[in-house]
Amino acid sequence: MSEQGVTPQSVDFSAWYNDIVVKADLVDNPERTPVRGCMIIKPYGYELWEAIRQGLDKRFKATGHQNAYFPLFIPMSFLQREAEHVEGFAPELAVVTHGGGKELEEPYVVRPTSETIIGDAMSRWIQSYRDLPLLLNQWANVVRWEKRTRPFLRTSEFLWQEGHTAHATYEDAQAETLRMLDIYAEFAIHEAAIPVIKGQKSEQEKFAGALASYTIEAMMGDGRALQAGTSHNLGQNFAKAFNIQYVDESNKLQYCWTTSWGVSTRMIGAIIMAHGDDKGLRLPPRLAPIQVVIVPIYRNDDEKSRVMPVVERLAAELQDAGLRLHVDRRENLSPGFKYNDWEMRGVPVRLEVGPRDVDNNKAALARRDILGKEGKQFVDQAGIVDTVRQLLEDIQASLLRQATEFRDGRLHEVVGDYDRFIDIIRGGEWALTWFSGDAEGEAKIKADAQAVSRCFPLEQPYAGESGPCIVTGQMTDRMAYFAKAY
RNA sequence: CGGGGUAUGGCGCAGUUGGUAGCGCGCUGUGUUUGGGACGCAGAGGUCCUCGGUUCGAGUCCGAGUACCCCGACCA
Repeated sequence: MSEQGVTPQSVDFSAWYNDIVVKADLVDNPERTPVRGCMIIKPYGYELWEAIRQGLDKRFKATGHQNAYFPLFIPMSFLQREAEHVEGFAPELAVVTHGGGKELEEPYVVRPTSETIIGDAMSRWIQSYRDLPLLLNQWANVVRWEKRTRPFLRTSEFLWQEGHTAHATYEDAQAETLRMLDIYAEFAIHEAAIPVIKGQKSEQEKFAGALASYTIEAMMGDGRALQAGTSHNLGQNFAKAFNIQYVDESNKLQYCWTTSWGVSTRMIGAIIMAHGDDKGLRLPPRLAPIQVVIVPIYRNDDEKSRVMPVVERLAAELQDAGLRLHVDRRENLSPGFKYNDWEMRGVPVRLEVGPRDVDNNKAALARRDILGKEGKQFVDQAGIVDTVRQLLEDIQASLLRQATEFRDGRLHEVVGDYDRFIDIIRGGEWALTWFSGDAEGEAKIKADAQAVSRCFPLEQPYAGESGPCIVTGQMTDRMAYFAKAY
């Protein structure tokens, strides 16, 4: 039993996570992957990424963005043009010094992100205000040399999308930054069933080279925070570094205002840790590669010949209805083994069809979010599509509700009481408090609680009011969340 | 980059005093099984991380190297 399961969350959440990514067949065992810090994403894990990708891509297109592709290699000098940017990324760059057997005149950096090379292209593509806004997105891999890696959460190479846009005014760029943050939040909540908090990063935590960075912060099953997506208003920093200019209506030359925003394979880690339990993954139906698995049950050829036609008929109905379905036809594995196997993989709904069901025109329907007998019901074969559809919607809502209740029970508002504030964070929960946002205050909290600010939430509970900064005691006008983070 | 550890079949491990390399799982074949993690029988599978040394003889002892893992400082 324990050999086939995962380490319980309560015993060691980190070991639970490491077990689950392998046993749910999302990635190859990281210890066997030949390239340090990089992932082999297996088909089941990649299908999950594809679902995320489709959900986001659809939303980007609907808001006027177009996909393009830029080189993997970026001239080193490009990075150096934006001082803060190169400083931020220098420690984690992979650099190509040789090509075709010869040393390169100028080393190439393997892109850690593409602001620079896209900025360079934008400078050539944009001339007039009529060219604006320019709304681009790229689906790509990027490389950031990491010392300590974990599948999906932090790897040296990861997959993501990076949106890059150019606008005529600060206001337009700011609106775009927040619009994409909204899209990320809407996607996280409605597709991934993860309640997220939208907020602004502190000066210390913002993207290297940005004017302002925004984030969606999610709470994982151990209470820690995970940044699940970011959106940056880059101001004119990159426009000035790369000469992204346009002539306005009155024929005056102006610098553009640019943005960038990204969601990565880390979102998979968020889904695992927001919903998973000791039986394995629990995937939100809207993103699950397999929404329904059918397990046929029979003891001999006679029963098999009675059961399989019903299985095939139900499978065809569900598939024709557009549901993502799999029939587990493996021989020599007991039904019990298969139940556990699909539970490990997080399939939301399991349909069992055995001889008794065939006789009664029924099928057993089990839901992943409620284990055991309570989650199992015998339903009519007639109308199976509607029944399953309804159940999938229930599960989607149930996962979001569970994650929201879990999170809300661990959010605490603290005013003035620094010791309590530190205790909450150290206890693995989130503290919302007045914070002036300065570097020294953040460093003190980091030293005391091993945590930094997650964000200043956009929805401030006391908007327009002020309170005493948790560190300095001086009045300030915004509250911030603090929590241990991934 | 500092501290600790590991390296033996696909995976997890054992291997005594230096003397023919083993167990569990998995895998292949076969028969019985199958409504919550089935079992019997028969098989396949090894450069014991690498290089060097000691020895009649090294998985085991010595030296060097390499790789990986875990814990701390930086990060979508």
